[in-house]
Amino acid sequence: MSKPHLSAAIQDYLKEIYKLQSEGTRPTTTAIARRMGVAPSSATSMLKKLAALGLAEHSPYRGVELSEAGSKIALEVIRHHRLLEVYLAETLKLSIDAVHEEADRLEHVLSEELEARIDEQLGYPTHDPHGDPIPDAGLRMQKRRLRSLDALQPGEEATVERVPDDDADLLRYLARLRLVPGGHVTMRRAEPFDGPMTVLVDGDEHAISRELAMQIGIA
Amino acid sequence: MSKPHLSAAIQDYLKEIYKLQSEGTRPTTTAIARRMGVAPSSATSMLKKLAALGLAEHSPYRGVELSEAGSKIALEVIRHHRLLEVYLAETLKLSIDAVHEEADRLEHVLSEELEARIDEQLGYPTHDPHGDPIPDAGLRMQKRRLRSLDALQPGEEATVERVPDDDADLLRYLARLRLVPGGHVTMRRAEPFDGPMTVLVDGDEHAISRELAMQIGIA
DNA sequence: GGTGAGGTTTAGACACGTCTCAAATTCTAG
DNA sequence: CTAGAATTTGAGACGTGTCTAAACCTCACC
Ligand SMILES: [Mn+2]
Ligand SMILES: [Mn+2]
Ligand SMILES: [Mn+2]
Ligand SMILES: [Mn+2]
Repeated sequence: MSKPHLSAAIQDYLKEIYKLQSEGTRPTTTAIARRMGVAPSSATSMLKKLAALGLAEHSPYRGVELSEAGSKIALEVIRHHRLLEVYLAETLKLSIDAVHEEADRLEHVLSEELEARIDEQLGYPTHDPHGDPIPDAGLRMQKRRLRSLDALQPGEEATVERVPDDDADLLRYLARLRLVPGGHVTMRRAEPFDGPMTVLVDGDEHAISRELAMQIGIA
Repeated sequence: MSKPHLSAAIQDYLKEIYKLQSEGTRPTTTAIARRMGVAPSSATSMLKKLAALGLAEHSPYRGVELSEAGSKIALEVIRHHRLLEVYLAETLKLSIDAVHEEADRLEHVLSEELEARIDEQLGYPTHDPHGDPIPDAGLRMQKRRLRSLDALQPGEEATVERVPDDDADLLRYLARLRLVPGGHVTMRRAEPFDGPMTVLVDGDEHAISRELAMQIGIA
């Protein structure tokens, strides 16, 4: 029982299905296709392949669920991705908006040997630059329940713990506001009727949409 | 005129053809196929594709030659590969026998941004761990004419400058003898009839075949 | 409980890179 | 100069992952 080489495509599907699952979103064919940037029929083909490989269970028209084996591979890919993000940010000083795209390609060609070296050199980090947890060498991932910024009451303070990771433009914007993990934020005002929120970061006031505030994790 | 994305396969073919050319070996279909580890007919298919893309000129049954565009891409891939080898050896302490295989995969997913960071962080290295030259940012590669170890006369001393890069077992063996770039070697004896040669490295005598000695570059 | 809308799968096609086997060409000796 | 050997190419197939268009389920609503 040797492993039949899992293509980058398979790894990416498994990763996205896993992430959808852990976000609490049901990994429907459509949701998977949207995440992968492919047509729904392409996702169906892949779901059938994943099932054939024993990496997922697929009940046609009903849904898909990763098997133990499938989850394990998803976690390995996620570990690669997030470790690489930390590495690129820390060691090679890539900006927070650049690391995701880079890691998306590197994650598939990182050997276990190199993974271990990087992990060690970084001191076994637990979170990537966007604040997402990194599965450890045993593939255990610590989940944390974060409040989101929009839940902050006027006058309340908090530390930014997590930001969305895959929109480079948005990340550049957030970085400019210093609304990134480690940043200290104070809620000033929340306009009624789901209006924008005004926050204080490093002495500067910024108005952001409630939509965006909901995507920012704090503690 | 956007570039139509060059697959890893295309990049590898161009690289190997380029290396064959600069080694003075005529890049025949068979030689290319052997280097790439594919059937000769597969190489033919790719040669036709390279020609169609304007990356090479292919005269059926006669031979192939890289175009300007093709050479440029080959040099970019070679630059990626060799820079990565230095990086992996220096920064992540990978052994000289491990870097080649790792770089062979990473070379295709290294962004220009990351390439530049790595180059800078390493202080713009000119040679990889095996002693092969690294094309600079302008893709100029400094060639050097090295003597090979088998040309050394008994009693003569030299510094090892280059070793073969793609045979991990051989490299482990050479590393054990300290017969790697930077090593200091003295020729002791050369047995007649193309027999083995005895060399002194760091106080230890070793007998190696003339075949192997021919593959080691010195200065 | 039927029906339509929306989500999902199938069918058929294509690009890519590989293979095997057969045919074509070139090279090499005699 | 020519026959056999070696090299190279062509034909047809396959696996992978994608697409579009069409058929198919499901579920919610009337
Ligand atoms: Mn990411
Ligand atoms: Mn990826
Ligand atoms: Mn190499
Ligand atoms: Mn390669």
